[in-house]
Amino acid sequence: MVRTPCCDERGMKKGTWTPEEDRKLIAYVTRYGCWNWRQLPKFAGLSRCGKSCRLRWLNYLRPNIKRGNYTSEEEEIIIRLHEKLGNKWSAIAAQLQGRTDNEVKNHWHTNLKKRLMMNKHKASSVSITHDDHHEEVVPKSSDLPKTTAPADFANAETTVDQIPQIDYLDYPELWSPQPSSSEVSSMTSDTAVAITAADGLVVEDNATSAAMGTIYGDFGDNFWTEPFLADNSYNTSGFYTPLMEPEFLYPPFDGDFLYGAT
DNA sequence: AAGCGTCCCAACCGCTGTGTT
DNA sequence: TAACACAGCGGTTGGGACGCT
Repeated sequence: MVRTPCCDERGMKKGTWTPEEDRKLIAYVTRYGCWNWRQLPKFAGLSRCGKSCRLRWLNYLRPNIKRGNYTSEEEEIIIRLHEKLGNKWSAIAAQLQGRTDNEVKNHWHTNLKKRLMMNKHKASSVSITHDDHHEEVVPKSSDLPKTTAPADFANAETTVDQIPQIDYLDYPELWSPQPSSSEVSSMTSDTAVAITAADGLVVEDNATSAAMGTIYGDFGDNFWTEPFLADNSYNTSGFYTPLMEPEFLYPPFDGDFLYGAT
């Protein structure tokens, strides 16, 4: 979706990722890890910049990504942490199992912010007192979230102050063990990663499942149930370049593996 | 059914932080 | 210590999806 596919001045592809690109990226990262995002696309056969690859992997392709509706518990955590931390989306996302900073940020801007502002507006309409001269933009009712909002939040007259005052920062034991995106990145680059479906890959619906199946089909039905290994038997010395690996010299997927062939 | 407006979210951009030389 | 390279983060964009008229 989103941006029209195009190329930058160096011929790097931009815009929506294709299933084929996803397969190449998954295949490479699962086998070799993220030893260098800048160099990775060259070896993985992708005409993408490293940044784009990193973003795609962290926000969409890596295991344990949780997609779909947010639970009220997750939203409470986001709201509370945002009150405490501000727009530290990566820090907030680190406390939510399977959620990415980008996703949390999007959810905040599209749902939670409006909801909080509306609740604030309701509260202030009882006694309208502004303690400063800042213009507060109150969303029109048509701008408010529609039926996608979880029922408990949509129906409840909940305000920020009514949310249970649990300070998650003060209770690390309440935090989920899910590593942050940066932690995952370093994991995949530095250590052997063994991730199984039992670790919490969540596919929320059939459509998502089908899409994942399209992407991962080439890896066999047991891709997510077999141990997920970033084979680092080559990089125990701390650095490994896959230049000499036959499957990355010869296309494992199709004839245009080498992006020069496009 | 068609046109229009709004929403959602994947992806890009630019800046900052960190590590290395 | 400066310069450079790379990773990570947060703000923003833009186009498909969806709802309304």
